[in-house]
Amino acid sequence: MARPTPLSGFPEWLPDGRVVEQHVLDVLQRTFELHGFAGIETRAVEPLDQLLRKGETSKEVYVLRRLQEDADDAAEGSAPQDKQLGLHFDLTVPFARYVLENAGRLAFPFKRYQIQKVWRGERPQEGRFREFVQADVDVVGAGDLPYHYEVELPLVMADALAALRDVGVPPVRILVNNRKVAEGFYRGLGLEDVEGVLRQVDKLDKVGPEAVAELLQAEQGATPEQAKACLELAGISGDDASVVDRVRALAASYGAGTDLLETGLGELAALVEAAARRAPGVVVADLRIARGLDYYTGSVYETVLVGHEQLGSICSGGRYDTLASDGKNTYPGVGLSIGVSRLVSRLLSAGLVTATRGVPTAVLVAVTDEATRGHSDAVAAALRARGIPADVAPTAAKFGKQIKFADRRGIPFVWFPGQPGDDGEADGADQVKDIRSGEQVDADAATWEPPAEDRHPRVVPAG
RNA sequence: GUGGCUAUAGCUCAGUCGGUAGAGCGCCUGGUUGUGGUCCAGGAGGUCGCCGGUUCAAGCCCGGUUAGCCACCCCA
Repeated sequence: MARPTPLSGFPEWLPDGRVVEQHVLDVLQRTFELHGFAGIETRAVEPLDQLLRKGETSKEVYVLRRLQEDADDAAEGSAPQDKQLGLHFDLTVPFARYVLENAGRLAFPFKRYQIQKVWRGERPQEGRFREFVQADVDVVGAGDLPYHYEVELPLVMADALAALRDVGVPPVRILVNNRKVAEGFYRGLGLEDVEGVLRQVDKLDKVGPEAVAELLQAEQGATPEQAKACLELAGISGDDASVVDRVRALAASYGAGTDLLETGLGELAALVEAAARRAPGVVVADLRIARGLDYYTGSVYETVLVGHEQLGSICSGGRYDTLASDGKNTYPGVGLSIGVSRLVSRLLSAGLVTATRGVPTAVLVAVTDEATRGHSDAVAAALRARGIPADVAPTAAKFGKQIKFADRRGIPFVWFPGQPGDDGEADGADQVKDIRSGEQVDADAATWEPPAEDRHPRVVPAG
């Protein structure tokens, strides 16, 4: 078989990269559980009509189809559209379905985390995949959901990302805004197409203020005055409650104050104040954050890695007044999603984080000759019995080659079984060599301990 | 879905005017007689993405195709 080429957009890491990814996943799970979120996993597929609800058509859905389907269809007639299955493109839609399906068995407010692969049929590029891992936390209420959860959720993520700092993950900045502020301000100005204005403002980083001003006038029918006001709002950012005063003053100067704006500003102030206290320097109010998605109704969040802003957001989310609804009951929610694959791919490609080795093995037991392999196996078994990952050399090659075998894999220790003497008795003790220092000492497999930091692969800052 | 760029050894890449395929790193063997890394010597490894065309002759020129990368769109 010819050598296969990699499939673009379906990332696969080498073993040492997987060690890094697994560490990130472990830290996220641990942090989410520390904050009281229950873990769930939903199936990979949802009915296609569920996935294509409201404004989600842009996320290209992979459809699941059986190879035999054509034959079956011929016999039974075409499968109805609503029975078709698609792979989920995020974890929010499946979660909303799960909440409705299990509403009677869940206790609200329900806090859950969910770490799974998702699929999107988009054109891949750096930090952008067709198959990737998301780690979501959400809180969902029945009927209502107190505002303070909009403060707490980003702080959970701040905590999780801070827990990764010591392995070399750069600091993060969580940018927050509030839909009520944007909507209240735009409506106060007389701009009714809030969604359209948000989409134009969202392009600010890419095309610059002049182009956005032109777009607002050309596409949204804004006056030059209104466009200028939108840009001034987008220019406001800061990590304390003074941003709220600046927005209020700006609105007043345009006569654009509304009740909705005031409500949003009150929420934004509460968030910024709490964040300044609980995670100083991480959360920044940024009135430019729009997020094109139409279902957010309160706080919205985006997170950038400091120094890697070009990568885009690695963790986003917001408040939904209607995360799920069965027509009778409404379940509001707030949550965020970390793009684990995007984060890990940057950590690896930029050489920020590395694993001390790609194999779990701490000790390679050398084989003197095939006749005494049993002795080497016994040494490895003794080490494993005490929780020390050990492997036995594949061949009784020259010791130089066996050491090289360990070196190539990053295995820190090579164990040399004692040599049998002429009379068949053991002639000298076993020895263990630290191949990094070259130090070699007598050792007993029943008692020897590697340094704690060598026992398992570790994830450390690179360079 | 739109646009641009690229494709040569395991990896990163050279390859002049169209004239029988190169380097560095890695790998294997030996120097080192059971202890790696440095050094020295030697060696293996190629469908030049694929299909077709032009030509006496194509890695190189032309057409197509596939894949990859980047940007747009959108988003984790």
